[in-house]
Amino acid sequence: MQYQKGDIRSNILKTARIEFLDKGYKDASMRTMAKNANVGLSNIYNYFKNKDEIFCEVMRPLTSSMDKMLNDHNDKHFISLDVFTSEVYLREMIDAFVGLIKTFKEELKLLLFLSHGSSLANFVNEYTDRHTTLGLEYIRLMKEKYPKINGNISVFFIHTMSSWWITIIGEIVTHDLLDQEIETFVAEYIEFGTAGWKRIMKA
Amino acid sequence: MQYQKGDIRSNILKTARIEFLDKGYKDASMRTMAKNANVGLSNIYNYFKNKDEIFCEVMRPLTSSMDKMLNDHNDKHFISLDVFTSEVYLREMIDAFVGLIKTFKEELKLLLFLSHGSSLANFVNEYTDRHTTLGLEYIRLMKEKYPKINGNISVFFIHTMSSWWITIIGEIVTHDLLDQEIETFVAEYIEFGTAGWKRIMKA
Amino acid sequence: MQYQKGDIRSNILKTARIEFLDKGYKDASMRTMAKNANVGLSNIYNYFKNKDEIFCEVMRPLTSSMDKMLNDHNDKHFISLDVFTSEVYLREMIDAFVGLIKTFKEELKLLLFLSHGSSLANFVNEYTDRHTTLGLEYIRLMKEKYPKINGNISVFFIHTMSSWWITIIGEIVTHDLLDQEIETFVAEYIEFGTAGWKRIMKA
Amino acid sequence: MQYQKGDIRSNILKTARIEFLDKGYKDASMRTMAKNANVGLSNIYNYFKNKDEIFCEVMRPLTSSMDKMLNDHNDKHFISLDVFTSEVYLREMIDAFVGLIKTFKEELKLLLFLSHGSSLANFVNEYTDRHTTLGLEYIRLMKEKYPKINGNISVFFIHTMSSWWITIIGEIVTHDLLDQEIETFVAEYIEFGTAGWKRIMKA
DNA sequence: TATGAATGAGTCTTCATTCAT
DNA sequence: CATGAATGAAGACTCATTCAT
Repeated sequence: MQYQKGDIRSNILKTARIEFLDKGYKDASMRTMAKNANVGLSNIYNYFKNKDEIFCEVMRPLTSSMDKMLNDHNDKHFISLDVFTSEVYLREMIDAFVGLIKTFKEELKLLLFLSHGSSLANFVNEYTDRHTTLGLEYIRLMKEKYPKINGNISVFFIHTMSSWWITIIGEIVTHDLLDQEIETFVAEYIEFGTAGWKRIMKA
Repeated sequence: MQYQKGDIRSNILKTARIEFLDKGYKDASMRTMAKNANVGLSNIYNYFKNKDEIFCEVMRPLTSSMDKMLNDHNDKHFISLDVFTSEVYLREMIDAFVGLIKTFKEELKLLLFLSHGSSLANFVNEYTDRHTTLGLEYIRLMKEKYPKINGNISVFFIHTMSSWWITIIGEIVTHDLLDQEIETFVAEYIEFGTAGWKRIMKA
Repeated sequence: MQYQKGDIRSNILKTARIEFLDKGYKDASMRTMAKNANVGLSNIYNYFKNKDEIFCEVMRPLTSSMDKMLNDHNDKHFISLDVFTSEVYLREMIDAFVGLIKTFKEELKLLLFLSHGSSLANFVNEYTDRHTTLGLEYIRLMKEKYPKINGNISVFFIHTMSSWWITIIGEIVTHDLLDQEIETFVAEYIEFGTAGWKRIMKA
Repeated sequence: MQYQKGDIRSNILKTARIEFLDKGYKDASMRTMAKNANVGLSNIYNYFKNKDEIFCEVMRPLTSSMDKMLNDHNDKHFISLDVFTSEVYLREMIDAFVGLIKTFKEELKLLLFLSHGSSLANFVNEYTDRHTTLGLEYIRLMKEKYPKINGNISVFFIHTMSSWWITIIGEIVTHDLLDQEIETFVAEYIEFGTAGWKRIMKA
């Protein structure tokens, strides 16, 4: 009775989040959310338009951060790029991802594995596509600056590299890696990746 | 009208496959299958225990092949391994996968993206784990034979590489790649991968 | 922002009218009205007792006019009636209706086709009944004045003639007749009707 | 348990009919039907696709008869028509309607006043249109045979006459007219109508 | 006057599965 | 082997209205 508006709303979101994590978007039950939030089922619809909106709202912090990440990269990197900095490029990208993982572990599980049926079901694919576009642009600029390198890399390969990252994120959030393990992995990944990229670009 | 026993069963499987591909495991409707197979709904239960069994049966050719693939590798490779053959190792592995893709494109979509809710939902994870185990064993043997190489690679990194392959398969079946495109990609992937592996193993 | 009292009320009525026309009484949503009127849903209940009252209020101009029409006729016609003026009688009646149609086309649609569930659902029937009573009285007076005519016309027939007019109104508002078309129709109707009436009254 | 298929089906239809008559299509409750038919709610959906299908099935005898009526007329009348038989024409038409009314009184109420929301909501309008088309054709043929008559009657007037009949049917089923009253009315109607038609056609 | 919160019964429809015949 | 009937819980969502503030 004496709740303030925000309290109830965020209360719903909290229990919704748990329900979504437990069952996935499709199988999550509005009834259950209502019960756990101590709210009348119909009352939920005074706060949210529908199930999908609740889901999006739960995911908003993550999706916003991810969008922001992509845009930031856009701004930051294409100013001064250097072939020898590709390690830096990788490191930054991955650091950003690691930060994301630490903040939004559960939400990432939701996004990657449990969003089927929601309007965010395609978010990852679209994100990968945008990331791929960015990668292509990066390579184009490198080629401009260092004409000798091989810029002739198939779009699909770049795409694959983008979705690899997503896969890695999925693996990390799934396996509850410790910070130390993450660090180790990142080191290996960078070693592996820079060697691979250098070879493929004949740099 | 005069179906033989096998006819009906395989008829059910055929329409079930289409229904599963169309809607995914969870959303696929037994009623629809029955209707399209010209079979009484309850009669389906004379041929299969439940929905899940139908799904598994539809997927059996794929899952068997995948299991077989893993076992074959086990047998074949650990006899004569050579660090210089890692390219061969990759090539073989990937050829096997490419064969799989060409034969079971639709089933792979089912397995990777539409199996949620079924008992095969975890198949990919388990497969990745088994594949990871294999990879670890491979490295251990390499290290035994060539003591100078770095065998100290984190389990998680290997795991990541395994699931990358799955991701790639997913990308290929999703994007309807042409054979030529697949070939191009494989070449790039191998170049990238062997360079990466060599570096990380200090080989 | 600074609405005056009347503004809000009439604002609600305006949006309610649109909503009613769009969905009919039953399917019209209070929520939608509130939203479109930029008014809190519960606040509507400070201006109107309930949905039905809103509907009646929206329809008031029409229902008042119709009531007035009936009363006017009552006053006007029963003073000097003449069997040869029956054409005039028809003409006046129909002119009144045509005026009504031009002024309240949309409201008439509401009243005739979309009032189910509201307290006006029976308005048309009651109106027809009252109109019938009037017709009966008219005939009675005619018979008094011209004893030779046949005054023995069944109540139901008169009733039918009354509801015919309502039907015609419904047809006109439904088919968006042009003025010219209405005129043509009225001429035909009067020709048809006077011939019919004369015959049936043996006049 | 020992019901035969048809029993249950027709049982559902019977209770559905009552529920529809009681509340109209939209407000009729599937729950109530199920309860009154002693059938599990979900079981109803083994017999009918949805609420609308039940409604159509309940109405089928009526709608079929009406369709048949229209077609029959088509066949019968346009062979030998005679201007002096217009009374016969009217009489036959109306007899057909009266027969309909006696057989399907309740269904007619449903169709005319309670079908809103169902797929039969427009049946009456469409029927009127078809009937109008028929009327136009009739007049055209008359004009051919008796070139002197006035065939120049507006479509809308004919349309109005068609929908008048529907109105009359509605009035009869609403007011529970006795057979004797119907007969009286029909006689008056025919007298009125033939006079009207003759005048308007200058015949 | 105005608002946000709450209500609780209600909507139609779908589901996989079981069972007696 | 096949069928038709049945089940009962569950699905998301809407409704007009009330009430305390």
